[in-house]
Amino acid sequence: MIETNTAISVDCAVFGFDGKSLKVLLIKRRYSFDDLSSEDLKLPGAMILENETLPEAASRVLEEFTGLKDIYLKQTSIFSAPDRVSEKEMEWICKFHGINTERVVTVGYYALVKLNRGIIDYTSRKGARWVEVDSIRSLIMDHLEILADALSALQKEIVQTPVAFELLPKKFTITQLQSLFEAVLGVDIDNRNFRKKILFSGIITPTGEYERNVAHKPAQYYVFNKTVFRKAMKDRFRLNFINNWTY
Amino acid sequence: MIETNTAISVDCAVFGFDGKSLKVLLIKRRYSFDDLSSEDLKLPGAMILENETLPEAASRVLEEFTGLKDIYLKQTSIFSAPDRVSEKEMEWICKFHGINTERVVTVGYYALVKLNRGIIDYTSRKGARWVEVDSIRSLIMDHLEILADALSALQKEIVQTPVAFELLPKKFTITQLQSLFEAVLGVDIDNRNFRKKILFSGIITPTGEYERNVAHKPAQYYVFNKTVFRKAMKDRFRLNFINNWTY
DNA sequence: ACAAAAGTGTTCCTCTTACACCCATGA
DNA sequence: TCATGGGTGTAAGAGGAACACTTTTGT
Repeated sequence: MIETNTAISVDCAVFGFDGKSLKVLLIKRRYSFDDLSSEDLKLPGAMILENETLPEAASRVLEEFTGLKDIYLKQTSIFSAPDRVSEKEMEWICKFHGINTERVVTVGYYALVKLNRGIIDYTSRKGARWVEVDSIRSLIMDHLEILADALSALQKEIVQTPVAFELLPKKFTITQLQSLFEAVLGVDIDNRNFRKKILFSGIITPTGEYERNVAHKPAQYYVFNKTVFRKAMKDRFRLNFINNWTY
Repeated sequence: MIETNTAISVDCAVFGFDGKSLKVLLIKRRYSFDDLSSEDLKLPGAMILENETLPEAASRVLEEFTGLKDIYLKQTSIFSAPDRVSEKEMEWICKFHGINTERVVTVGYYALVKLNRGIIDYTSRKGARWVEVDSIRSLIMDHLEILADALSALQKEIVQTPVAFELLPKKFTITQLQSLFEAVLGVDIDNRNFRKKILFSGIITPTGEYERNVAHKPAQYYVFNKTVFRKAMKDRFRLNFINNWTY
């Protein structure tokens, strides 16, 4: 009765930030059922190959859909309910992948990318779409659950580690950084307190460059300072600039 | 080249607290090699069975070794390096489990139990030992890494959720609670500040019962108050009573 | 001139930290 | 009576929270 015929897959919630809201990369399932045609979106994923670790498999998926290597990647949970894939879907998966298995266990990952023209072009050529996370109501199988789990992990991580900077361009304004926190955490942050804390911490450095062609006072661009961040972590730095905390 | 022949196992770091230090449950590997005999300790684990989720498999392992159901259980990371199990060990595993596979991916869990006479008797009848975590220098395969990962997850969790109470008897003294935090986090905590904070929070309730037959002023027993804890979480309660924080 | 976002200080108050002595009990 | 751990208060400082107006630019 030992289970030896389990396939392992990875599914990635790839997050991006467009300056306003948090987006996630979704693709259409590549096989389709008789009647399902409208809402068959899913997270990008793949079966793991021989001699490949799970993070390697996740990286492979990410490179396939974004063209990028060295994306920030973090494992979340494992989804192992025996009935997470219906029999019908199982048939299709086996046919599609040319395998024979009774069960697929999947490992969730989240990835963070800097959204820009190049990436968006690349992903749309691949048939993938960046969808506002808040607007997603359903995905195939348990992908909505995997996404929720990934978002929850990101929320925990963003207030304790410098992952925010993985979602921003190299040069960014303080307002962009603040909007990112607000979008990810779903909270309002006081702008004066935010600037005070983030600037005093020294983890971002002003570049002297400013926005151009904006119909308001141009904002200065900053860069992330890894060295100071690591030092700040040692000195018990925390990003507690949240106004309203909800569990 | 699709990997279909991967076995999945779970390995559990079962933590217990004896009032002084943090212990973990270790067993001797049940198959042995020619020359390895001294240091062949491992975490309890098992292959997952058909129609069983990973947490179910972990619970099964825990019940086998402790006799307990409803143990606090939390998934940590997945260990998927293709070479994490040497060829030699692989042969043994296949023979031992009566399976045929080229690869074993394992999912780490940590579990928290209330150490008492009954449990200790049960586990020693099962040939398992409670070993001080700080004293462990080596385990078979990558089990030391799995243990380190579990401990790190516990350290994060204990300052943000009520898991501490899973490691203490129903009735406990404030000193026991403080020692637990000190043991898990490896820090010193100021006793007056600790009492102030923990009592003011209301998450523990005095029972009016006191220690007996101790050669000093008897300490009062307290119980954990789940209701207040949940309320406190909403009110943005944090357990920040650490003197020295190290990353 | 006006719309739109950038940028800037102060006060209040809560929470953290550091610190030392008396108490109750069993041996 | 002594050894052992239980139990208590205060003051100083740091950090968090609340809050409104001026500046710069493009249209």
